[in-house]
Amino acid sequence: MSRRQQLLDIAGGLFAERGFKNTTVRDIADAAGILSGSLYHHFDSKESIVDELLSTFQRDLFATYDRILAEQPDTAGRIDAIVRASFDAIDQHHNEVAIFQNDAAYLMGFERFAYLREHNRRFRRMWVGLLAEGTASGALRADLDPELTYRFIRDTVWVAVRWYRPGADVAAQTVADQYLAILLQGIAAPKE
Amino acid sequence: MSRRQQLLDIAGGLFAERGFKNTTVRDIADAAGILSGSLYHHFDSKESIVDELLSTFQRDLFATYDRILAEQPDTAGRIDAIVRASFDAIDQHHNEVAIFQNDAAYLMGFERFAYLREHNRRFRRMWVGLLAEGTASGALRADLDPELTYRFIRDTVWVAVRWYRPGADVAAQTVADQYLAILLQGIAAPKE
DNA sequence: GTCTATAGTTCGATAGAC
DNA sequence: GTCTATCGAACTATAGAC
Repeated sequence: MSRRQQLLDIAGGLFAERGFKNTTVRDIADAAGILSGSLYHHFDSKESIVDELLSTFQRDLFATYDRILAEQPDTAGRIDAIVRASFDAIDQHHNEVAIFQNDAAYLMGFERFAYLREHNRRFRRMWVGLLAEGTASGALRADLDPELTYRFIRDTVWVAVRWYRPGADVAAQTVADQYLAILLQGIAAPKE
Repeated sequence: MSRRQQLLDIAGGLFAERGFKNTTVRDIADAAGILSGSLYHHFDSKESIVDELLSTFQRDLFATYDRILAEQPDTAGRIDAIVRASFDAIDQHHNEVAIFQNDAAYLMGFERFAYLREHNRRFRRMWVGLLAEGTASGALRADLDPELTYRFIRDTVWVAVRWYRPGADVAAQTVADQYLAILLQGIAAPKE
């Protein structure tokens, strides 16, 4: 792993744990065993570090979603796979998900991070589309507001990054199983 | 309203919007139309301000929960009323809920805010108890992990503070209706 | 209750030696 | 690629006048 990548990992861990604003460049340098000035040989600013972490993550995540939607033809399979891929992201890219959840609202205030808004737009469009598909086919109950249901699902999935710890006793896909069990029964059209 | 309470409201609004660490005492003073030094006539530190906001909120919230549990005898009525009271808190005490959601993890690092941990403990004990009641009576499905289900409900309810805006087009109790509709069907024992 | 003025820290970032 | 040394800005908080 390149020195640059090592430093990205170290910074990502600190940003995820304490937040972007609460992590100083001295904290990052200390954790890497160098002095703060040396960091600027690798990155031109603290913002550049978090930018590289978030933009890479956003690109990879939507590539995964696009692949799923291309492979899965039916709505139920799509919802299942998208939720599972999201929990997998919490497991495999924990730092980036945590930073996005905790600091994206703050970072979006800067022109440089305007691209993060595209993340939210795409995610919303995808889910509202999936819910519309399900309602049209009769698989999903029709008495729910699509916008509120989308927010319910979005928040439910991503907020798990607050307590889930990779490599702990509970596996990410076990959490996905349970969440899907509640969610799918909760939004399904009732059997008459 | 006392000057002290006015300043608490102004500070609460800024803390909720930008976060505790991202709000400076100058920001608060500017919003109040005074200079930053003058704030220290009313409070001895920035931490004291957020302390007063959070401790008051925590006390009132659990008084409400205790009243509900004393008045509602059956599990279904309790779950319904607790969720509705939580959405009401998001509506009526939006600043405090947002601060708790965004900054409690950071503030708990200080001895002074150790009492916030009691908030989490009591909330968990209450919900795990409610879920156990429901499972024992057969009203709730038995295949869900109580700990994961508790986290699912906790996160689902409180994270709504991120997008819900008091006084906007959607009323808090309308949101509660929809969330309860998904949640109650999702955790209910299936009709055979 | 607010102002003027400022102390004392900590922060992100830079310049140049090694 | 890291270190030494430091700048200038921003921050919380204080002291004393009005």
